[in-house]
Amino acid sequence: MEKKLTREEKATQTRARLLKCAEELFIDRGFVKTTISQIIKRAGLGYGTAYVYFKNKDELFVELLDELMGQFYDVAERSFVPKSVTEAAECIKEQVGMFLTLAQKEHQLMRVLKEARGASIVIDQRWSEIREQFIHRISVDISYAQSNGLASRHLDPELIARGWFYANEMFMWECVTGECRYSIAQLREQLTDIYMNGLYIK
Amino acid sequence: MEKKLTREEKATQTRARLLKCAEELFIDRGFVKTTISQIIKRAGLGYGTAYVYFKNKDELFVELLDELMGQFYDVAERSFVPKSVTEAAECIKEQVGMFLTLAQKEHQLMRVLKEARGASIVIDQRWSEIREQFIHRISVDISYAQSNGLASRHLDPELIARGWFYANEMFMWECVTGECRYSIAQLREQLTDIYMNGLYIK
DNA sequence: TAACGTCAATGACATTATGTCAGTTAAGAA
DNA sequence: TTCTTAACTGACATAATGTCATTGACGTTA
Repeated sequence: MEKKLTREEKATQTRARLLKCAEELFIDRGFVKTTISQIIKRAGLGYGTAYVYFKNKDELFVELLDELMGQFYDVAERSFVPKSVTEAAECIKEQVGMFLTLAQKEHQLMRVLKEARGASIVIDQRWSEIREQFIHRISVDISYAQSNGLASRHLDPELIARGWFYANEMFMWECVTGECRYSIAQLREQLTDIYMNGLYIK
Repeated sequence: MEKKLTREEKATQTRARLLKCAEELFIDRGFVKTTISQIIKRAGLGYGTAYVYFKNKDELFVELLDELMGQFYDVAERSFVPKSVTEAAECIKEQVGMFLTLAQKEHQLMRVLKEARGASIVIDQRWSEIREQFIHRISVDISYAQSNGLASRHLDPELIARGWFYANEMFMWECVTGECRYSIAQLREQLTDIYMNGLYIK
């Protein structure tokens, strides 16, 4: 049963096939070791075809990531309107958990992203956008907590948000690569605890 | 006045010349854009010569970094035996300040390192060694503070040390690339503050 | 001091990848 | 049916890497 495809449909299909094959190869050989030629070969197309759809390997990967990025944006955008410190702790724990869990769920592509970020400025910038989104969001949350008398006023919201996100992000990369010796639950509890209460005793 | 150089002296000189030229090129073109050929050309040597001394560009850069790394190890190794929470805060502030200042002082090579870490697994691992050194050291310090009743006992020293270092490290990279909108003093005060006391009010 | 083994240095070469472009094929409009 | 044009192709120019057989000077030793 052969389908008659329009020219446009065929083009879309070709593009999709390239993306699919690229993803498979990226996941099992990594970003750097995967070559455009390999992707083309797996897709069963002529050499030049990949360049019809993508400027280069970086742009191809960025395309592949855009979907994934969307999921992260969703986590970043969750509402935060705690009425008490306890409630704030709950919200924060939940956010940390969701962030780490999402990364874990998508660990294959995330691992590629980690590698690709180093190899490509374009991809690195893409990740920075996500990060800034998170930091901005956290920073707004801190300001909210401060103006409601829940958090210390002398701390700079943006600076603290940044530091907080950085710690979370780095643990996230550890989780993704499987180097992390801690469980997500453990990370969530301990990180939130020190963020809320500090390490030292007053 | 011509010096008569032994074969060995000449070799040492050649090696040093390669390193010097590589450093210059790395600093002004970055790690990826600098090629072995360019390094050789600047050193005024024949193409194969670089391969006599270094396996490849990565190994060459690692060599270049070893000295720099030493300085970081020195900061990591500073003693920490506070008798009070206040004294602990002082020690920690000093360490943060030294770490950021050192990175700042060496920002040119550090910037190259940041880029090179992405491009080379060998270099990335080298940096990880430094990081683990710091984390281990901080972790020992936390344990010390805990057993002296200065710090909360329910927090895992290694996990917290890791999170704390990660936040510092990321700000350090920002400083190095000049993206950081905060001064070292500001970072030192605010980061130490939240680390010691937490963000929320009890 | 002459002979010779060793080692620093060399550069041509094989290899591997990238991105371009002029040309081919075939869909679908006229 | 004819013709335009989008999709696709693969040979080519380019650029970088790492290898290796060769060269020639140093310095040891007899």
